[in-house]
Amino acid sequence: MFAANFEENTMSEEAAGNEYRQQRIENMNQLETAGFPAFGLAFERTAQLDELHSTFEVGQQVKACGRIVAIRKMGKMAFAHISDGSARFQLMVKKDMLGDDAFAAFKLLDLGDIIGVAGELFITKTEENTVRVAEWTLLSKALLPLPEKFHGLTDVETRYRQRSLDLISNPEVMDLFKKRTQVMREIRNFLDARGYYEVETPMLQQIAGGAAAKPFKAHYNALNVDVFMRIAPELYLKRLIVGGMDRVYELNRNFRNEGLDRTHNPEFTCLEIYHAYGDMRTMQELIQAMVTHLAETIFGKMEFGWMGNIIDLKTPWREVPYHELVKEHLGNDWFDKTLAEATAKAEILDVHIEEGMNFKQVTHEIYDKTIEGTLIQPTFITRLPAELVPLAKPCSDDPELVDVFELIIGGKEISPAYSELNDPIEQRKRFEEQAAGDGSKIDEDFLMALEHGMPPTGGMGIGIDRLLMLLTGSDAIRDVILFPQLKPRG
RNA sequence: GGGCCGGUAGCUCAGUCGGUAGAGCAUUUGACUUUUAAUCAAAGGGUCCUGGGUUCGAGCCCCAGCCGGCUCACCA
Repeated sequence: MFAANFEENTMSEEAAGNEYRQQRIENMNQLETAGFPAFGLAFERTAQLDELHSTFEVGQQVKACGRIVAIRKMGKMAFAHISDGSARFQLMVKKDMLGDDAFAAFKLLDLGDIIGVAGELFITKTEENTVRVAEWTLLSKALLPLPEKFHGLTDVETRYRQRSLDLISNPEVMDLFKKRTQVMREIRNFLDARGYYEVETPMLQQIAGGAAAKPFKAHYNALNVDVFMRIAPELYLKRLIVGGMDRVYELNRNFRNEGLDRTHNPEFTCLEIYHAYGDMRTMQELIQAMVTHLAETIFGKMEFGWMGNIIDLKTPWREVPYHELVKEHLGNDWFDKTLAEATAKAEILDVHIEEGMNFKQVTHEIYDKTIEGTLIQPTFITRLPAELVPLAKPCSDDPELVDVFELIIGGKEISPAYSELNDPIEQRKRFEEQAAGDGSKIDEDFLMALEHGMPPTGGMGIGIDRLLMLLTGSDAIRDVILFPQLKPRG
């Protein structure tokens, strides 16, 4: 009855035309008639299936549940495998144990249905852990078929658009996302144990500061103001440093209104850490300790294959000042060259140079296009030209350089860290240059906080999605984000 | 945004020179009490991404578009 109404009122014409769905609704109706309601209640299981395997004992009475992912029906018996996302487990169902009706009903089950069973554990003659089913109950009827059991779901687009199916049919995808959860938890454990406080700062900001990126815009009706999704939490976390929260971090989403590609998703997870009375060195030690900790405790290894390279995370990681690195690749006399000579070299290297670039810009362009990508093993680039990094503190021995690092792994930028600028007058000057005359873009509240005095501070941002790509050997950011951004289907 | 590749049954994929739309799994029916990509026999199942065009005839050729992948550029 229920199913009939459902069919008439709710089913789209497209879905109604699906032979598989029709058949499953028919099976559902028959099951309900036979006393097996299609959508059961909570089921108290002895254990999840992985635990059932690890604590397996012949003769033990258990209750288990999961989705039917394979079924082999025979005349008077059947085998099935159920899966609950932790493991698969085999069931054996025999007519003489269940009785005619319950056995006949069992044969109406389809792949994808979710059931609960009670029975005794035993080992088949092919030596597989199995539940000999004494009773079963239907917990949820699947109206649509699952992807094929052998090849699974491989179509990349469908995998991203229907992640549920991807998780059901690709155990390695499930494993990867469980690893992601472990990494997030272990980052928190690691930082908490070192006295860092996790905080939450605004996602909706009236001025989107802390980075140079285009924000997403929204409107807040109650205040009748436009707001922005944050592009970085930096300016709020520094306020907390001013306020005396000496060690803080935030592990959460940033939003940037930019293009999509293999390493960019418009919302991405970022870890930002600030450490009062520290500097870039504090962060350098912290990130090495943290990343190797994650590698050891969660992945149990220090070498990771990523984008065709083997990356060795053993510390200490190489550190090289920017100027030394440039000289290594372009010659010891590079910084004695003229702009014309540098531009000529760029042309030889096939690096495009815009009209009007100065020597430092040309050098950086060459660095960006031809040097950064060659840094496969973890490398800290330090002492960058001040022009490139407007929000960092100058090096004490050279005001032309700033006291920062950029961590490069696998040729990709994983993390920048600064000895943070805490001079409010200098900070205002740089904001004004950045805002280019638009005073509404200057975060006056932040500047005021700085004027109350911020201790010298080390700060760092880590792109967690990219770190996860490295740790899981993924070539695309979409493979480490459960629901990556996609265009609406046409 | 440019270039290249792809979109065919629920899933994974073939499809020749432009000539009735194919396979495996899945589904249905039957057989089957230790199977595990169960097996055996039979059957049903298609908006060939969308819209135009060429042609007697288009899954295939042409044009435009949509979605995806790779890549280059841009952005950071």
